[in-house]
Amino acid sequence: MTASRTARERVRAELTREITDIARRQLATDGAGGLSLRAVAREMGMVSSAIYRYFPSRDDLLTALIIDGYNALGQAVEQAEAACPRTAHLGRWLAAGHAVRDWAVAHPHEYALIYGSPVPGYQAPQDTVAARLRDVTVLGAIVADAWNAGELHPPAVPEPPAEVAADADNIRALMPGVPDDVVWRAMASWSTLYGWVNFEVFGQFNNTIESRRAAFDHALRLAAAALGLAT
Amino acid sequence: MTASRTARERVRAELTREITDIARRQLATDGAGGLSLRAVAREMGMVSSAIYRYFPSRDDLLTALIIDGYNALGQAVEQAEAACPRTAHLGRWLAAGHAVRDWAVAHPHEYALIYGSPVPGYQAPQDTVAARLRDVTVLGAIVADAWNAGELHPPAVPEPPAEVAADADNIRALMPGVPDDVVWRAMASWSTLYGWVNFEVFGQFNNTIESRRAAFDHALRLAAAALGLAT
DNA sequence: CATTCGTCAAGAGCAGTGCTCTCGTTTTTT
DNA sequence: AAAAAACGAGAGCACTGCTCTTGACGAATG
Repeated sequence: MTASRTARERVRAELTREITDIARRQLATDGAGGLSLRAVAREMGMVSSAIYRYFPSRDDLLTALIIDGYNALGQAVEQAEAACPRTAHLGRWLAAGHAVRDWAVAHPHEYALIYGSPVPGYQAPQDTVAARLRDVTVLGAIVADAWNAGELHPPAVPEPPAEVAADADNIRALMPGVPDDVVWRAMASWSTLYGWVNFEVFGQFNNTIESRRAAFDHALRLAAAALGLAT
Repeated sequence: MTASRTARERVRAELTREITDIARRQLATDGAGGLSLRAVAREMGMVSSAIYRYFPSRDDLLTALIIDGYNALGQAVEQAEAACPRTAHLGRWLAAGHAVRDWAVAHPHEYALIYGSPVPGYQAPQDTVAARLRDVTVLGAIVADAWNAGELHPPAVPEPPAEVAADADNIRALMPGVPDDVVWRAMASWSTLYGWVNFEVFGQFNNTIESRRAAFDHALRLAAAALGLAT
């Protein structure tokens, strides 16, 4: 009912934002495990207990950061993909893939929060489902557009087994009109994409792959080819 | 020089083993963040400071667990693959892949330690390099054997760019005699494999994919096909 | 055999953490 | 103006990793 923002509400929003900003900085330097409410409070010149007026627990603060991360990654992917001509399906795939990697490399700890090992004792509340699928929604649209344009020509084999048909229906919500085989090929391609980014961000390529952007680009093209997405 | 084990050495080895066992149990239930030296000591009926006689710091205990994890995963993959006929390259690939997934699903927190987000503030010492590549060495041998047997027929495009040639040499150590294109296809296939396992173990498939083993099996076959590994 | 020396468990203690509760104060609502 | 809600500060609890000192035990050496 109250569309007018009282002074208290305004300063509360301000402080909430300041808390998440400082927390995000801490996250960027020390990782999720190093996020300390007391340190945030100290940096704000507050007493630690005052933070609990804004976030009832450390996990709630973490949840806010996770949702922000989902949205930041999703927005980065959306923007990169939106800059491509609609019919350049391979170009859109490459742009979206590089956007994922670029964001992950720039924000490794935030990326770890969303695609890495779950934080112990913490489980994502339902609030995150809305933001969680932004990146993958973009990828699904690319696959669906390519399929509906008749530009997807995957090989005939191997075919998915019958028992995964029900699961395919769940995933198809992201790429309407696409047959089961393509659904699973899309999943495999995403797996290649995010698996590669995980390898790189989590340090598995150290002392092994140096030309990381070029190597990733090639992996992206291999994944597109496996999908049946031609040049 | 001393090949004889004194009583003291024996009890020390015994206690060290007991510590890692209890720590592994804690890891399995509470994850890496929940690993507490004091809790381990409590469970052993010791005082917390006594643990430091055996592991100078929490990170050292964690390192021991990580090395154990590498070896456990590596051994599981080696055994599963060794049970296959040498010439059944696709069968070996499927067996090794399922071994990775089965072990990861059975030991999610240990898997997270190995292939998940790195523990904050912790970086793996050089001791781990020996054990770290056991699983991927098996996978490399399969690719090399299939190639040398002339059973690998990857499509001609896309070709890897020139700038990643030096990196391919590093990776080729795991699969001698294999050309650059196949090296990168192998990397992409591993990416699919571990990316999929990450998705599943880290909870991204919750409420989406239920027939997990079958779905993974199909993903493995898609990855094999992308590699050029026929039936 | 006796003594020295290294190893060990125990305990106290430090600095840090998440979180709870209470106590005045201030701001909003009634 | 009075009641209610929100707020910051502070003390405190239980927990953590880690350090230092103390005293006891066992093993190799004289």
